[in-house]
Amino acid sequence: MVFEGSAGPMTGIRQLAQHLDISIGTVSRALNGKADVNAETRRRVLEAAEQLGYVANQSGRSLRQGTANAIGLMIESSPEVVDNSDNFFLGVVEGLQSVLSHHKLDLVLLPCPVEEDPHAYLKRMVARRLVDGMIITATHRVDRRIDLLVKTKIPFITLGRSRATENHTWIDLDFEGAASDAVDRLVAKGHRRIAVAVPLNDINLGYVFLDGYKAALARHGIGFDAELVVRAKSSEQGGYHTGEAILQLEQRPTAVLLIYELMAIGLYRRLGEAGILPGRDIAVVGFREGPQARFLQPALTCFRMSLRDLGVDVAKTLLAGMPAYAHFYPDCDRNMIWPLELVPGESDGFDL
Amino acid sequence: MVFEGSAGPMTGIRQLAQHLDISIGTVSRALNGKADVNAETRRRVLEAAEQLGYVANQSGRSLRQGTANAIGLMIESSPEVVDNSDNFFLGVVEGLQSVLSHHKLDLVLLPCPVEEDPHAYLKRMVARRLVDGMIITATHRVDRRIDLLVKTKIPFITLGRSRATENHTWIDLDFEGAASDAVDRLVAKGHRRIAVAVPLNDINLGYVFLDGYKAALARHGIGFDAELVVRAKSSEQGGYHTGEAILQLEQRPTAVLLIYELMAIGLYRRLGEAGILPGRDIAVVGFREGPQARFLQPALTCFRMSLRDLGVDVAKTLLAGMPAYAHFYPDCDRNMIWPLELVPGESDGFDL
DNA sequence: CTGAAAGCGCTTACAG
DNA sequence: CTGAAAGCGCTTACAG
Repeated sequence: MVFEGSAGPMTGIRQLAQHLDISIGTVSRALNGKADVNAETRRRVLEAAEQLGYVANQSGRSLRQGTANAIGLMIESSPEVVDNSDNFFLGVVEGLQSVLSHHKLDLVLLPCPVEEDPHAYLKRMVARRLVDGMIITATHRVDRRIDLLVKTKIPFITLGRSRATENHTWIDLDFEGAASDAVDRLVAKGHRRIAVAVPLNDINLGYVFLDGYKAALARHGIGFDAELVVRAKSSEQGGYHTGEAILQLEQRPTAVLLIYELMAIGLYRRLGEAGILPGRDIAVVGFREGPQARFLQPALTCFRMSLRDLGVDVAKTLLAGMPAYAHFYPDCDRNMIWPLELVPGESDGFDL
Repeated sequence: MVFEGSAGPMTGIRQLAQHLDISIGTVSRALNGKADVNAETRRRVLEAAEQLGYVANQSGRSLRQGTANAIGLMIESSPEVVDNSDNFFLGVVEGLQSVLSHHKLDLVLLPCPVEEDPHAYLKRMVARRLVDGMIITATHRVDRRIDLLVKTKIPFITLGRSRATENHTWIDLDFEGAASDAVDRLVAKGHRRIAVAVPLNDINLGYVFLDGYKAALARHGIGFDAELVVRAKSSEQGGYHTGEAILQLEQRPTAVLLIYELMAIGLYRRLGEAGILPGRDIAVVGFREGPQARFLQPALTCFRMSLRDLGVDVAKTLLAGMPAYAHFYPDCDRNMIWPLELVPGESDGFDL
């Protein structure tokens, strides 16, 4: 049933046009900032839109334009992530938005349900076409999501590498450099028996970090001892477990490298229970400097980076790969290794 | 230009229908599980869709059906929230999805950029119609977003009350009960000089918590002393500041109540610096039990709740208010005060 | 500078 | 059980 001449709630651009007594085409052009609109007409349209709270229905726009005017950030709300209260991507979000907003692109976070296969979820989200580009995080060594995104031809960027780095756009933290710097620093202080915590799962950064650690040891002529690699959850609990594992080694390491910011809290706790003080009895190098770690005593030696700046570069790099926005970012590299700056604390502040 | 008979990449349902040599109407009906489709036809359609990776374009569906098949959760990525690594809503997300997925509704998180006015952002998001219902959090005492949502008639629920509770659907934690239980417990141990930390901003829960605290004091015949109310950020830093503020009082309180889970970490640190041990020299009651707090020594007395279950009820209550889904949740209350269970630790484990 | 009209991809009465 | 057709709200060539 159609209420053609009715006074009913005819919604959308048609209502606005009728109210102004002009055509919907002109309304649309005025609203979208097209040049060929009379200044006075445009003023009236913008004023009326503001007053009536009109905003174009996105489905209508998307269908016509073939774009959603939105970028998606997939997040996996795995129990582990939830437990960890990892705010990593929240910090990044702000940087992302600061860039996207210049292009009138909205950011939507797409949380993959725990019960759903991430690959199937991503496939569905992409097929629905509610975003023009995707950002995926926590990439695994072999990550089928990347193949999927390549195949569907949707512009995307991964925050994290995978084994196949040549096929797509990515930005990743310099895990290798961090491991290397940490080992260098510890070796300079006389340490040779350095434990390292790596994630339990197949996440790629674990491999990169471990490789950096091994390479640095080799550089210093120190043999690799598999016993010193502790696999643990990336959480406080994982840090606690790491402490536990270290205490049970026959020959205790004199130093520990952590891969995830919150691990330090659990590690400090477990060591404390055994009467072992970081920076006095054992050297600890944490990972990303975070608000939690700032309250650890003694102060944690860790790595500094700006989540916001990372977000900015992720957004720029993604846009540089999208035809409609590429010309704004002509000199943007497709790949980028994000530097981590070592912040000396007191947790590794002693010489052997 | 139209490529009518071309072999080009004609996308969407039309391509699928052509491939199967049936009409798009039948394809649509088969895919959407309509009853009046031949079983064999349906099988062929589903198989082909699976094989070709076809998923309906959401804009097309939305435009035709007038629904987006998605629920939005607005999150404010204020610097404070980011710093705090508050995982509160991440925990809730899982519960939300477990309900929404039954109805083929997707959850999208809508992060309001820091530079944008939350009211304007919400207005824009609602007007774009990319979600059928909204969840907003961190409600303020006077929250214009609620008026906006009421006016636009979009189904919504707030996670948190505001001053006007009668006009809308909400679920909120029992801040009053928590404050009350904590005071009762502390008074039973002999405390009469109990400090309380409340948020700096206009967030509603601060008012409710403080009211509960005052009412409980009154019940025990203890006068309210404004000096004992510490306004602090809801973060580790805020906890540290709270410790600072308490230490500077002429007459030091014998107990402290916190409103936010991470505050305890900073408070412990500041007290520790002054040689004051929670549970021995001062009583501390934290707020929500979280993974961080679990590593505090001595164990923090705090409140337990299931974020997931909260998410489940938020989703159900929202859906109960949506005509299309109301019949699934006939007995759902429009409002709900979510209980918090006190978990005794050692941080308040001493009698005066 | 403006209006009339086509068409984006889909679902759904309607006719058969 | 299936097909042909209308129309959701919008933008954009096209004509004037």
